[in-house]
Amino acid sequence: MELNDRKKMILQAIIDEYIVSAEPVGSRAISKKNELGLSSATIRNEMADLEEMGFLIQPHTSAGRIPSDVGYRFYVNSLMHRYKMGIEAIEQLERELRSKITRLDKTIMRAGYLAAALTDYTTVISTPVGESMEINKLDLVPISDDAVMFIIVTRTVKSRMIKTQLTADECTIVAQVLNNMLAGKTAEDISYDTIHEIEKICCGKLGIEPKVMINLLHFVYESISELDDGEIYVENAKSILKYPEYRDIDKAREIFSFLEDKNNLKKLVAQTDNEGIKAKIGTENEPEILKDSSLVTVNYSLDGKAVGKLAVIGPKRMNYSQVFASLDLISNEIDKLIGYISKDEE
Amino acid sequence: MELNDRKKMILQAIIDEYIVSAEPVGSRAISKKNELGLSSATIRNEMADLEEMGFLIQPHTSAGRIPSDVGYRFYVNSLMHRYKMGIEAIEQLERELRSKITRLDKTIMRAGYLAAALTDYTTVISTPVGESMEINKLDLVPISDDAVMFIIVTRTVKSRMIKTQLTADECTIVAQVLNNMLAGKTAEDISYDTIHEIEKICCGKLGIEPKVMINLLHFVYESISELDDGEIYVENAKSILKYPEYRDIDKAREIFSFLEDKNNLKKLVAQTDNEGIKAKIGTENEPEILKDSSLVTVNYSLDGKAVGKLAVIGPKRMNYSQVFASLDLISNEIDKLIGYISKDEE
DNA sequence: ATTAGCACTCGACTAATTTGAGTGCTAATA
DNA sequence: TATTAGCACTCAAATTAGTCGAGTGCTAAT
Repeated sequence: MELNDRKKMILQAIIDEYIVSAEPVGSRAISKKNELGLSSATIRNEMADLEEMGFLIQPHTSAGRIPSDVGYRFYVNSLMHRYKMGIEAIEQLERELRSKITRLDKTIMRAGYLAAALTDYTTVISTPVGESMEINKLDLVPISDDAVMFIIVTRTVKSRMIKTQLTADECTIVAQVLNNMLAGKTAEDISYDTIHEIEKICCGKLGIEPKVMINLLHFVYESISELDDGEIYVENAKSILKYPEYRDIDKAREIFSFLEDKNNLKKLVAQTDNEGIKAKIGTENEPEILKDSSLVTVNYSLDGKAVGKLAVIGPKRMNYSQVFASLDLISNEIDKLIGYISKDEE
Repeated sequence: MELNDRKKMILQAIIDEYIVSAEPVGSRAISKKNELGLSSATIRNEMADLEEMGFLIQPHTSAGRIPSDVGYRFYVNSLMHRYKMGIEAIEQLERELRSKITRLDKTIMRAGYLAAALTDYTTVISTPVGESMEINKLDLVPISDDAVMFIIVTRTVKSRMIKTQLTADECTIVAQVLNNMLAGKTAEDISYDTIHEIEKICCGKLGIEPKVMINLLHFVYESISELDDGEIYVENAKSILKYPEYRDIDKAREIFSFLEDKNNLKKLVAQTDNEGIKAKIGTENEPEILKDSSLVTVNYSLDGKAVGKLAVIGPKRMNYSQVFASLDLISNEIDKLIGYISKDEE
C-alpha cells in the first residue's frame, strides 16, 4: 500500500490533534475540521489503511486511533512543520540568559531552567566535561589550623576542603609550585608523574614533610580528576505530574526515581551523540521506564566540539515542533554564550 | 471529663496504629492487640469520650477513628516514646557524613540527604547565613581577555565571573588590595565606605581606570552581600508520592510547586526559631497547603549560635518518634562537624 | 472513488445492590 | 459499678447491572 499525500495529511491531522487532546482521535473529528473536505467514512477507510501500515493504533475496537511509535517517528521526520520562534521570544531569552552570567555552570543551569519554562516539560542538562577545560589557577587557602581550601579555577571554580598540617606559609609555597606545574594544562594533560614531580620538588628543595605532602597531593589529584566529571541538572521534574500519561502515581514515582539517579541520566545523555536535534520516541529509548515517553536531545558545543547536552523528557505526544524550536534556540544561545564566557567574542 | 491513664493508653494505641496503617482505627483492632485486656465495647466507650474531648475524629458514623491535630499534638508532647537510635546506626551516619567533608555546603547537603534517607520523608535544609563567616581570602583570576573570575573563600567558596578590562597584572594588584582591606572581616563588617576606599586606592596610587574599577567593585560588593544569603536544598521530594494522603495527584503537584519555590521554604524555615526539635502539626502550619502535613524542624548551630535549619515534611501521621530521633542525631552530628570543619576540634 | 446509512462494539458512566467494618445502645454479668 | 456480650443500625466501598454514545466496519447508493 502506498502512503500517498492524502494519507500523510490525515496522519498529520490525527497526530496534531492527539498532541493537544491526549484522547484517541476519531474519524469524525478529523472530518469536521474540514481542511480536507472529506467525509468521516472516507477518513475512516484511510485510517484503517494507516493502521494496517503501522502508523496508527486502535486501543480497542470502538475507539478512535492514536499514533504508534512509527507514526510519531514519521511525523517527526517528515510531517511536522517546524515551529519558528518569534523574534521577541528570542530576544527575551537572550536577555534572561545573559542577565546572570556568573559562571559557566550557572549559565548552563539557567539554560536548562529556561528550556523547561519554554516547553513545560522536564529538562536534563549536562555541564561540559572537563577535558576541554584549561586550568587557569590553583590555590591553597588556610581556613583553620588543620584545614585548607583547595581551589581550581577553570572556566568555572571547584573547591574542596583538605585536612592537612600545612602552615599558611607552606600553603603559599606549595600553591606556587602547583601553579607552575599545572596552570595552563587540562585535566587530561596531568598524569600521576606530574603529581609525583610536584611531590619531589616540595619535599626536596622546599623541605615539606612528605607525609603531609602525599596526603595533600592525593586530594589534589582527585580534584583534578573530578574536573572531568560533568554535572547533570534536572529542571521541572514536577511537570511529569501534569500530563495524563503519568496519572498513574506509581508510574510517576518510577520516573522520579529514575530522574533522581544521576547515573541513569548520564548514561541516557551519553547514548545520543549525534549532530543536531534528535528525538527518541517511546521504545526507541533504552531504559524500559521511558518506553511511553520521548526524549529530545541537542548538543551544545565549544570551539565546534560538542561538550554538553540538553534534553527534554516528556510524553510521547509532546509538542515536538515547539520542543525542537526551543532546543534549537537555546543550544544556539548557549554556544554563543560559552564562547563569550570563555573567549573574547560578542 | 478526665483524661485518665487508660484513655491515654488507648489514644496512644490508636495513633500508633494509624501511623502505620493510614486507615481509621476501629475499637476491635485495639482490643485485639490485647495489651490492655479490654473488650472492644469498653474501648468503644472510651473512644467516644476521646472524640468528645477533641482528640479523635470520626470520618463518618460507621468508620473507625483518626487522630485530630489536637490528638497528634498531645501524642507528640506527652505520649510518644522517644525512639533511640541504635549505636551502629549512629556510627554509620558519622562515617557517611564525614566521608565526604569537602566543603561546608556539601556537608549540609549531605546531611539533608541522609535525613531524607533515614526518615524517608522530604527534607529541607538551609545552609548557614553568612553573617558569621569570616572572609579568608579573595582572588581575581583572569580567565579570558575580557573576563575575570572573582573568588571569595570563607568556610566555603563562592565565585562569579565578571566581565572587565583588567589586565592580568592589574588583577594581581587589585586582588592584593582587596585582601588587605577585606580579609578577616565578615560580610556585615564591610560597608560601602570600605568599597569606596578600595576604589580610591586602586584608581589613585595604582592608576587603574576608574570606570573599570567601579564596574568591578559593583560586582564585588554584590558578591559579598550575597554571602549572607543562605542556600536551601530540598531532598527526596519524590517521597511525597509515596504516601496515600497525597494520592490525589493535584495535591501532590501543589506541594511540589510549593517546595520548588525557595522563597516559600525560606519563609517556612524562618518561622520556627525555637530551641530543640519542634513539630508543627497540620493547621499549625502557616501555609494553607501544609494543613494536612506536618513539619518537624531542628536548628543546627555554630559556636552555640543557631545558624541553619533542618526540616522534615511529611504526612500528619508521620512517624514522629523516628523523625525526632533522626533529626536529633543529625543535628548533633552537624554541630560537631561544623566545629570540626571551621575550627580545630576533633 | 466517495459517502450516506446502519448495525455493531465496547469503554465510560450511572444507578442499584451487596458487603462488611464499625458503631451505639441495652441488658446481662462479675 | 464497671465491664462486656449481643444486636440492630449506619454508611462507605466494592460489585453488579444497565444505559449511553463515540466510533467503527461494512454495504449499498451516488
